[in-house]
Amino acid sequence: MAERQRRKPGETREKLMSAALTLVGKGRHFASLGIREVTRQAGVVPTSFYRHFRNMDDLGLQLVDELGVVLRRMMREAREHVSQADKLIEESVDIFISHAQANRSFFLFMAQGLAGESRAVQEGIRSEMRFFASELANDLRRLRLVDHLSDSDLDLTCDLVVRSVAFSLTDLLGVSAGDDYQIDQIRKRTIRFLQLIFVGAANWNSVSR
Amino acid sequence: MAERQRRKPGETREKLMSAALTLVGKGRHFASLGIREVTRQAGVVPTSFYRHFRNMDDLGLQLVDELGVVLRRMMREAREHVSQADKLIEESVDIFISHAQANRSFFLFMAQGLAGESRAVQEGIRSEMRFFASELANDLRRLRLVDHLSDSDLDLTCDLVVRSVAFSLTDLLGVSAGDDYQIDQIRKRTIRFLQLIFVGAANWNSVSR
DNA sequence: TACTCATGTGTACAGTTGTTCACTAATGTG
DNA sequence: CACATTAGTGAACAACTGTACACATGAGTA
Repeated sequence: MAERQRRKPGETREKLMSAALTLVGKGRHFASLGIREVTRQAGVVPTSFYRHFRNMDDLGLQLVDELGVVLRRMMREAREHVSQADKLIEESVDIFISHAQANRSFFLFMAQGLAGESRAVQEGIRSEMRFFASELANDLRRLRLVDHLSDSDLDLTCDLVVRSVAFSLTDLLGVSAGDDYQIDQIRKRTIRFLQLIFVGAANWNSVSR
Repeated sequence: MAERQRRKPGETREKLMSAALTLVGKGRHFASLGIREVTRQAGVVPTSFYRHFRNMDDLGLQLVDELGVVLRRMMREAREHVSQADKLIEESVDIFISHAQANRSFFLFMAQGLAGESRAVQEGIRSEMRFFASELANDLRRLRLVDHLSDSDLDLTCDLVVRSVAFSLTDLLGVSAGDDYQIDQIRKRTIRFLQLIFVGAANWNSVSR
């Protein structure tokens, strides 16, 4: 059969990927991880690594793909939970924060990768963020909350929103997971950032165009 | 004499710091640099490293201090060049872009350090950004452009501005230094981000409070 | 059943790493 | 001048690195 692909899920492959994530979660930077280190953490012999990845950059790229899945799951949940429009920002930020904590290592990897060593990983993460922003734009259009904005101005706004949230992510990952006070501070600040941006968007045409 | 400190500038010390920056400029991630690698690049024997730094984190911390100097220089130039208020954003973004290119390695180091391995370096860079934001707030107050905003709302606005510019920095560092078209795209987008934020700030009280 | 092939193992090797130690050259101080 | 301190050197070491190779295994196919 020409159409063969992996029958068995490839257990080791996922052990290796989550081993890398575990090390990142422990405070290591992805760029400083070595093949032996990752295989050791995975409880696998070093040579096994090459059965699944060419090198660490390759592993990083495949982690980006999984990151995409995590982000999409988050978007879906946010869409389902949107009850009334006036609480949209608060609820979305809450969902974001809870996902960021549930997938701490993943988001750490994402934050590191933005300025990481591998150009390909960098571009991958950037592309996930662009996708996220364009989905956000779609949703806002559908909810008819931004009828006065042109497509390109809506894009601009959503891009800025995503960037701001991504930056808050670095704040969030910097505090320990149990520090509820600090987390709430970040939550409030992020919400105010987004409110500020949307006030700007609401008054965009009347002032600047 | 108790008050002795370094008489000779410590040439090697700066060779080591700029060697690390050079490697970062070549695409390496700071977290993946080793002592031997840096000393090799500096043209110095490995043992010399320990005369000036305890470890790579220590070197990173001292780089953050120098980064502060670079940022302050940039702020000073921005303040001197502010001609008329209506071009304030454009001119500031231009100065930012030219400094980012003149000190490419420094800003790469900054972008990396935000999600870096060393908590201390991370906190150092964050603190530089906070300082930058508070200086910006001072300037805006002095120019009487934001009289309607409370101190804390002005803080919020300036923080968001600095974060947005910092994110644009990662865009900027991602394109090759000679790609004028892409650089201009980033320039325009950054300017529009800031305009959007300031429109938000201008209408902040009337809408939300 | 016999075969193939993806997956995982163990051994091996040359190159690199961080760090130590004892040594030298220069420098400013008493 | 003699002296103490600092900055830089070179050799050495054990630990670790990435990668190559030959081999074992077990499952799917013919």
